[in-house]
This record gives sequence, structure tokens and C-alpha cells, in this order.
Amino acid sequence: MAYEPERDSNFIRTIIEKDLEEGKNGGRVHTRFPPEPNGYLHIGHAKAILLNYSIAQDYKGKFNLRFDDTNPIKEEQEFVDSIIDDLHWLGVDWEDRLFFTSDSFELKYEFARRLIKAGRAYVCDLSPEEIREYRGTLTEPGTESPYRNRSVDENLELFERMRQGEFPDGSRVLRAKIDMASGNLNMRDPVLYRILHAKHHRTGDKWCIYPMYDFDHPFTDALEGITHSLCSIEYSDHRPLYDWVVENALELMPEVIKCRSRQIEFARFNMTYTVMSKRKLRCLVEEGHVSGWDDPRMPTIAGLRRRGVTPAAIASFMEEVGVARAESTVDLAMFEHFIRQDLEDKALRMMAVLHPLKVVITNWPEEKIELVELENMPGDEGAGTRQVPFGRELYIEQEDFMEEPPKKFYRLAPGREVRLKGAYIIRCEEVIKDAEGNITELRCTYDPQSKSGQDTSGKKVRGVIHWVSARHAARITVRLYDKLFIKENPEDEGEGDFIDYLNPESLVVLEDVPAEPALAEAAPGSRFQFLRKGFFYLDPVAAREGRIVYNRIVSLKDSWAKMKK
RNA sequence: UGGGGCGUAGCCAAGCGGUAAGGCACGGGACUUUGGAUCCUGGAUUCGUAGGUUCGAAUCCUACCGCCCCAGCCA
Repeated sequence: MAYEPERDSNFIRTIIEKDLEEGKNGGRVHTRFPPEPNGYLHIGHAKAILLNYSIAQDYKGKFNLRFDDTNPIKEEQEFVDSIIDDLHWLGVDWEDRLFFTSDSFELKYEFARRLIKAGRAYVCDLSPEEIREYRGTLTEPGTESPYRNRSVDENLELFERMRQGEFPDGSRVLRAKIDMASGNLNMRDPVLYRILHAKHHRTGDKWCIYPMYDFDHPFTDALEGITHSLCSIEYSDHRPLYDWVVENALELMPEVIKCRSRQIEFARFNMTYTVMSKRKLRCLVEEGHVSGWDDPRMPTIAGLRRRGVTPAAIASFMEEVGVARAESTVDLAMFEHFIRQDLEDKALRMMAVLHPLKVVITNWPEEKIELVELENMPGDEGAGTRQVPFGRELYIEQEDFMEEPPKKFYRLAPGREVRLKGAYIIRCEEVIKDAEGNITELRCTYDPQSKSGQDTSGKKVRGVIHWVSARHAARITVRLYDKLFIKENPEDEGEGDFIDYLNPESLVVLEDVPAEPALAEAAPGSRFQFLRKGFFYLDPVAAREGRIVYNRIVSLKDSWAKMKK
């Protein structure tokens, strides 16, 4: 039977299915996500995580979480914790297979020794600068290190002494003996181990030599039995070295190596109106352009979570984006579409008036309050209804009134009628202004025959607007988030800095927003659709401080706004 | 002027010798007590370009053009 026929095919699945057909790896599929704990995960990582995880699931395979912690200088426990949080939130499951590459440092040390014994690795005393010079250039071959032909015994002894801490950082390295003339610079006797007298977040001071990624990663994949090692395109050049390490591991460490792991590269994820590089994201945080790694404008997993985006939205988005080798930048609008699609039938409807304009219904009795019934989810009776108080004084959205309406404006205007959602049709009778000529209030009348659901007025109004009873309104804070940058590709075509393209309106905070009373009593982390405005998330972080703050996850599509352009 | 990749609609992306899937965006229409949602509907004579092979090419071959990555003791 075909695997998950509803999933789009992609070149990686094609490769895996072929491997399966050929009986490679005993029919096993085993993937992994190998983050370095040196920063926060972003949506690009989410693509890699979901890709690895979904492949493992679809082919009845396994998925590991493995921290690539080979560089103690950059790595911290804090990041291990945040990464684990993010993966849990995304909903992937590595069962009991949480690994650290540092767990197997001892095995890798032994592997290095065997490479030395096989004459395939040597200790090199060249300085970092010299190594660079000896490496040659893109167009010229390198030259062999004078230390390249040391005896096995000398190499073994020197390597042991490196481990014992006898040499300072940078004084010596262990190198693979491959080919200084290779067109691929990665094959010009790559460094396997370097001396680093640094405390490691897991192994402490046990080691002062640490393996390089190119040595560690393939070995660890093969050790864990990873059949398909997915990584991004820039590692393509490293594949020959990856294979070299795996083949040697298979030959020299057969007692522990589980399979001939295979590296497959795919294009990394980019999206318009944001940046993805760790450096730039850190800059945004450190220079205070955002409130932190979890600022809802950040493309970090933590930021998206705080914004109110759901893991399901991210997953369906990534599934539709697909996987390929071509460099690409996905349109933010596509992401927003999947966020809306996911929330459409999950988020209950509520009303809040973001930019209030007072309306007084002059023919409504002063003290009369009526409860009107509104659907929580139009089209889904199971979601029930709620009672919302309606009275003489209300708020409507400022933009739902125009003194001199253009054609096709279906909302309120002098002498015109509009329906208040779930309640009555009102007509604007008078516009009240202050001394400066600003509209401060609308005097309207309502039609008693027009009550929603039992309308006998015979009127047909085109516009339906949302409202909140002034007397009963809860007051909430609303954070309107928008794209972080005003430029599609902030890292591009700029003589200036990407910071110059920050969107000054990426966050607009609205205080004392009148809202349906229920919005003040919702559980932190709840998501709602504010009618005609967008999807909002009750920020759990603010809630802990006793504040009611709703983050706008994404706006609704607004065809009127589009028409105005 | 070394090596490795990539070029299918505005943006993603299937396709793997048999006559261009799908999604987003965009346009038109229907419906609508969210100008939301939903539902129809339109768009590549053409797959970077030019040749060639073939009854037949986005798919194979050749050449060219354009873009990306690589000279960390980072991952």
C-alpha cells in the first residue's frame, strides 16, 4: 500500500521509497533533528523538524532529538531547555531518544585513534593561519602540511597528549588525511579535533579537545542508526566528507556503527517580510527592537507561540510549502492563510471595538437592557450561543461610519441604515462633533421591528457591523501585530542595514478597548475571532501579571480595505 | 578560469519520454445578519535560452545564460 497518499510527493520521499524498495537499512527509516543549543529555534527549524518527524511517522520509522553540542564555547543549557520546549509544543515525539552528541565523545575519541592507526589522520602543528594558507584557494590546490606524514606512534602519542591538556588552544589539531588538491575544500585534510580548554554544558571539564561537526555528525548519525540524515543545502559540499566518515566508521568501528547513513540536503526555509539568520534575530533582541526571543513579531517558535499561532497551522503550512532543493522565499500571505484556515473553525466569535465611536440610540429607553443572542460559531450549532447585553449607548468601530461615504460603502453614514450584528437595524440621525470638528458621537434611532431573527421590518440592509454595549463593556488591551519589516526581503538590496526596514507599525497597542464581557473572563491562551477584525490570543504571559491582553494573531481578509486601494 | 547546487505562472511546488497537479496571491461571479467564511470560475500553447535526438521532450543529449553556496581550529 502506498504511504500517506494524501501527502505531496517530494524528492526526499522519492529517495526513501526507492531505498525501501531496494531493501536498504533492513527497511528501516530513522531520522533526527540535530540542533546546536546555541540559540532559539525559528520557523525555518520548524520546517526541518516537521519534515524529519513526518517522514519517520509516514514510513513507520523513528525520530531522534539530538543536540549537536560539539562547541562548548557557544552552547548553553538554557538553549537546550528552550529547544525541548519548542519541540514539545510543535507536537513531535522522540520517545526515549533524546541524545547529546557529547554523550559519545569517548567513542569518537576511539574512532579518531583508529583513524590514526589506519594512517588516515594525523596531528598537525600548523597554526590556524598557516592551515588557512596551506589550504589553498578556490582555484588553487592546497599544499600538504609538513606534519602530514608523522608516524602512527607519534600521532597517537600527540593526540593523547592533546587530550591530556598538555597543549594550549590552537596549537595543534587532528586532521584527516584526504586530498589537499581536491576541488572541494572540505576534503583538503579537514580538521577533526581542536583543542578547546572550555567548560562544556554537559561534560564539564572532562574534555579539552572537541570534535568538529564534520567528524562528529556523520559518526553520530551512523551510531544512532539514522538512515536518512536531512540537512540544508549548504552542506552539499560536505557530503563527500560525510560519506568518508561514515565509510571509515563502518570499517573501523563496526562493533558500534548501525548503518550507512545517508545525507540528503534540501533548501532552507525563507519567508517574506522577516529575517531568519540567528545573527539578525539576536540583533533584534539585543538592540531592543523587539521585547525578546518570544516577541510575537519574531519568526521564532517561541514568538509564534506567544503570538497565538497554533502548531497545526504551522504543520499544514509546511506541508503545503513542500520540500525542494531550489532556493525559495515563501510569501507571508501563504502563512497567514494557513493560520486563518486553522483558526476558522476553532476560534469562537466575539465582539470588541478596537477604535470606538459612541452611538446613542435616542429612541431606546434610558435604562432598558436587552440580552441578544449571538452564535459562537456561525454554521456550527454545536458551538452554541451566548447572550450579549444591548443598551442605549453603544460603541461601534470608527471606520464603520463615514460622513461622506464613497459608493460601495455599505456601512453607516448620515441618514443611512446598518444592522448591528445580532441586534437591530439603526439609522444615523445626527453627527455630534467637538470644537475641532472631530466626530465624537452618533445619534441614531433603531427600528423595533428589526430585531435579529424576528425581523418584520422588511428592510434590507447591506451592512452588518459589530458593536459593544458601553455600559457593559469590559476593557481590554489589544496588541495589533503586523509584519516586522516593510520590505519583502529585508536582507536584500540594501546599502543600509536591515534594521532600517523595520516596520514602525509592527506593534500598535490599544488600551481600554471595549469588548464583550466574556472576553475579560476567558482562560489565558484562549483564541477568539473578534468579528470582522481578526483572530486574537489571550496572552498568558500578561495574564500572569493580572492583565488582560489580546494579541492579534492575524487579521481577517478585508476586501473593503482592498477596494480602497 | 576550482568544486557543489538551482532555474516550471507574482510566490511556493508536482511532474522523471506520451502531450503542464495542487496551494497562496490575483481577476470574475454566486451566496452571506462577519465586505469574514463558503462555493463556482479565469490564467503557463508552455517549463532560463538555443540547438539536437525522438512519431512524441519540462522530462534525454549539447552548448550557452542567470542565480546561490564553499577558502571557521562554527554548526
